[in-house]
Amino acid sequence: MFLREEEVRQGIELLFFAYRDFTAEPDGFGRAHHRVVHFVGRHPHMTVGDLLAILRITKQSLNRVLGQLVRRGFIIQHRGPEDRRQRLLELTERGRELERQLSEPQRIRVAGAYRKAGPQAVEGFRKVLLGIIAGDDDRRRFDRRAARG
Amino acid sequence: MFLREEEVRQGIELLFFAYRDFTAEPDGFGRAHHRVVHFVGRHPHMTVGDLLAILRITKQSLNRVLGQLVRRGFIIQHRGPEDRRQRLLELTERGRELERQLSEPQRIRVAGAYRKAGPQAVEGFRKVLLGIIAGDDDRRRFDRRAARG
DNA sequence: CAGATAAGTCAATATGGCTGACATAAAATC
DNA sequence: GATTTTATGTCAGCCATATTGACTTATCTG
Repeated sequence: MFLREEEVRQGIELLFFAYRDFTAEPDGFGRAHHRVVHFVGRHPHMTVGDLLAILRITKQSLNRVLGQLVRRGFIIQHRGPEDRRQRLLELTERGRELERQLSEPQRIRVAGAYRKAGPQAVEGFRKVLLGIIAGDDDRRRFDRRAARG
Repeated sequence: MFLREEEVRQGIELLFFAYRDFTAEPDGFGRAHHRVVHFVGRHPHMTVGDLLAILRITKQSLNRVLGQLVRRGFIIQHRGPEDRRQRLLELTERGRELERQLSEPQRIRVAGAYRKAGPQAVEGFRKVLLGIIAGDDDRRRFDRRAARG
């Protein structure tokens, strides 16, 4: 049994510490707002349902956060042209600024870690994290795309 | 600039999805209880202060959770032999059972990902996560120890 | 048209954090 | 030995993020 339990437990702790430091928030908005702005930024015109599926929270939880972002002018919603029940989400210019500001510390932190570790380590990091992700659909988001999916 | 922003943003998303799936909780106790039981299990006789430093929460937050675990017989406290102000923490037999039960899904998930990805990928995973962790003291927890530190 | 679906809303509740103020015991220092 | 600092605990109130359940509205689909 090459996979000693200790090694696995260390991996679990690594995830805990890395995520803890990685999500140390700047002021203003919270983590929930950050996540919404992040995913809307990466998938312009996504529906509310798409966002719910990604975040795995209830629409009641999302609505507080999303409502605030819409009312304060960071996100705009427009009706789906195909299906008019849908509300397609998009960042405004202010929203894009907010996204940059919120994600900057994370980008710096991850970029630094990537640089120090080198491309081969990054490849391993990706492989392991992909293995931890549960759903095929979520994993497919990372199918060697160079641009956004 | 070899580190394209897209690559870094993918890394950030990978962390989000992996952590989201990784912390899908079984019933009974919450994440906070799990974390306490995990760290006390790995560092028997640690002080309350040590635990606070690891979790980076306030003692008021910790005390609700820790108090429940102590009252329900999962953790015992005893006075520090050197410094009698300290309360050294230890899992009881029930506590060890609880820890096993709570961590099992995580261990299975991480072990599976490690196995699929292979030892070299695991090495890269460790390197990158260590780079993301902010403090030297926290990183030192992973100094190539085979056993607990 | 009937039923299903996408989204929004109201209300109540749980969890896990926070600040501030204060208490106690023990250690460390002057 | 008196004073100060430290480790821990506790009370009280607050905030953010999530939940379940019930219900509405608009729209799409069979």
